[in-house]
Amino acid sequence: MVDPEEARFLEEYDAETFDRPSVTVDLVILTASHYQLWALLLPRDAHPFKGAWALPGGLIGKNESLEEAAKRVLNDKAGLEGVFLEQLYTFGEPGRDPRTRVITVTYYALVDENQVVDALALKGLDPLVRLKTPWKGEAGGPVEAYEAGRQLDLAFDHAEILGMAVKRIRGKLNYAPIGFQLLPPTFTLRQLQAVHETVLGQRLNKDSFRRRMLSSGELEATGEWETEVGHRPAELYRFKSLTAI
Amino acid sequence: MVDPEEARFLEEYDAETFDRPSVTVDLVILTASHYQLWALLLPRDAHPFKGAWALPGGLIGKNESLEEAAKRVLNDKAGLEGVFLEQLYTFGEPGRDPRTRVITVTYYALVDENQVVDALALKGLDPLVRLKTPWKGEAGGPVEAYEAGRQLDLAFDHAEILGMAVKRIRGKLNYAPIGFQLLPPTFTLRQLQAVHETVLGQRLNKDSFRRRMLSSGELEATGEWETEVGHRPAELYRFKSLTAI
DNA sequence: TGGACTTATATGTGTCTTGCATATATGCTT
DNA sequence: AAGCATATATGCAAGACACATATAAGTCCA
Repeated sequence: MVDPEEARFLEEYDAETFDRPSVTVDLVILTASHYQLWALLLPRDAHPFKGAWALPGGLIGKNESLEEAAKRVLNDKAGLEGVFLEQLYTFGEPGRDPRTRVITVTYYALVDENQVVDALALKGLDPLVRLKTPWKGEAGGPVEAYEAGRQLDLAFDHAEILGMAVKRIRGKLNYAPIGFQLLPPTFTLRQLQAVHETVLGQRLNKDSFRRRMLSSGELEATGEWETEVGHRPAELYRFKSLTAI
Repeated sequence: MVDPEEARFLEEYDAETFDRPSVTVDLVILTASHYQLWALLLPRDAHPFKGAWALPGGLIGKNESLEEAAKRVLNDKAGLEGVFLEQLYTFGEPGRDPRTRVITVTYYALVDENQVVDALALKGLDPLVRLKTPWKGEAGGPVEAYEAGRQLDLAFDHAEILGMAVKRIRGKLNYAPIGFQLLPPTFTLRQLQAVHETVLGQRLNKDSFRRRMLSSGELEATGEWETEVGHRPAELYRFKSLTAI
């Protein structure tokens, strides 16, 4: 089932032009909302994988560190700055890009939903894409992406990369305070629990979660309460490490 | 304190020869013995960092996956096969190699001491180098290397890479059964505890460790006991996952 | 040869964490 | 004003864990 147009494109591409691999960064920009994980994917308008969806990425500049390249892509492609960003994994199967050898150093970013939606709207970008993880726990494997109920074709090995990001954040949530990276600066314990449940893909005991978070020493009460919620308002908290740094 | 010979070498090196970065793999080959961590380091006999010690590594082949390249280096440089090997992190600061832009994808291997000592002896290589971790827990940072009591100069950013490997294995030991990778196929609970204490850099409670390991379901009694140990012999165990796979 | 020594293995106990249940508080809605 | 939904607080039992004690089983040495 080879698209003839794509076949012609590949023929004309001189794979021997370069001896060394190209090195890129690709970004998994994640947020949590409505008990779903979402990522930024961009439709490809050129071969290969024309019409499929791909992670934002780009070549690494000549005098640019890997992290600087990731931050540049984050800003250029998504309009985001100052968010959690960490190296994920490096993918380099020889055939992962049909044009030439491309090794990609992937990073993942965690963003508050409101922040990323505003930033994308400013750039006139498509909305985020819903992720579905067809495996439990930290088993790992590719992830599926949906928009408006339809499953999307993912370019290159980007389904694997998305899967690695979900696996990493699931593992990390159990020992590092990163859930708040997906929330606004102040939030209720209920919101934080929803984020954890979304990331882990399972329900958590409310009281245990509450006690565990409060006794961790990572949270700080703001003395303010949410309003207009149709029920008793909960106190707003912030993460201490945010203000301590 | 620039070595004039090295300065001349760098002048003559044409950094503009290539537009794309070189991509290499570098390996941290770790073992545990005598309550110390040890790694394989090779003395450099050419500039840059002539006389300093470096991790075994090499360029990634044109049609070779990253993991294949790591396995090739593991075999060529250390004579090792079939050991635990996992991607660690990718380092790519623009100035990390003074010759040209080099991005290195690092892997770490965990090996039984006897196996690696035998393999190195066959290749006529220097013995392993003792590591000293000047930080606690999973704080992270560079690691120091010693041979015969003298601290070694480490080439490039290899002290950082070693530090990342120790940090990774310390974290991983708490939730994944990887301690046995540093032991022979059968071992006593005492040996396993010594490995854990070596990696973590702290003493552990004997009874708790024992019960935790036995109730984890990962261990299997062999029905054999150690001999000639000068005290009551302990039963030998093996890891189930080794035989189940 | 037998007792001291060293380590393995088994059992008990108090503390802390965690899941589950109950009770009360509070703001919004009707 | 009553009902509702959720927040917050407290109690309790089961399990995990550190620490302590007791017994077992080899080696070493007088």
